[in-house]
Amino acid sequence: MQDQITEEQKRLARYAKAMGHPVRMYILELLVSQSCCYSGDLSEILPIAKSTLSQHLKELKDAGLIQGTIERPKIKYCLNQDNWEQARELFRNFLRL
Amino acid sequence: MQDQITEEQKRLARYAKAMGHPVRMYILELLVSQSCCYSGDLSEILPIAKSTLSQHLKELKDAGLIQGTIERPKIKYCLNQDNWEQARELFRNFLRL
DNA sequence: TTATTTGTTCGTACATTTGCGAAATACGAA
DNA sequence: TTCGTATTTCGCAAATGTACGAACAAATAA
Repeated sequence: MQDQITEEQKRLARYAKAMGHPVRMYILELLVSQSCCYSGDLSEILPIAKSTLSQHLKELKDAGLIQGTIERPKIKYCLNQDNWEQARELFRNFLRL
Repeated sequence: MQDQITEEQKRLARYAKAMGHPVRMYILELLVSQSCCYSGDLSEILPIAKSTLSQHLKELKDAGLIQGTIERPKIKYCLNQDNWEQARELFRNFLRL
């Protein structure tokens, strides 16, 4: 009995998992609506410790959904456009949208 | 500093979390494509123990994405249409589809 | 040099998730 | 009643996730 689960399904699950926390959902929606943000701004808005925020950002980075670029002294976060497009496409298919 | 995270974002995160595992993604895609299935069929296809499968089905049920109806001696699983539509709508908005 | 700003990493604690096999449940059939 | 089928629940172990504050790192400002 070999693996019936496709690579696409695994990829979709990976993206979904990264979206599966309210804080990360908030960050993603912000980035969809305004294309970029700074970690510092987020930590002022969100009721969590900086270290926790940092972990959530790392989770989104590891899933490939966002990327950070250094803009001393801050770090600017944006969607990873390529992967974001892939995620949209995968969800669009899955959800029949 | 109060909660900036909306109920919609929490709901979306909840759905995403339920989708965040390859086995559950597989089950959902199956239900999207064929509307219903039996737990027994799944356990023949998927390389996991029945008890594990049962847990994944419970997770999807708790998230509201699927529902099971008894058809002795089996249980038939289908998408929960209302919530599925809501999830589609939330994702459609989020992903700008 | 020392202080400040911005963000990550470390250590810790606790909760949740994932997985299994064994036992339990529910019910129709023999 | 006893047996067989279909599925869930239990008990357990291991891995992951969430969260915090303290310590650290890197670069600029004073």
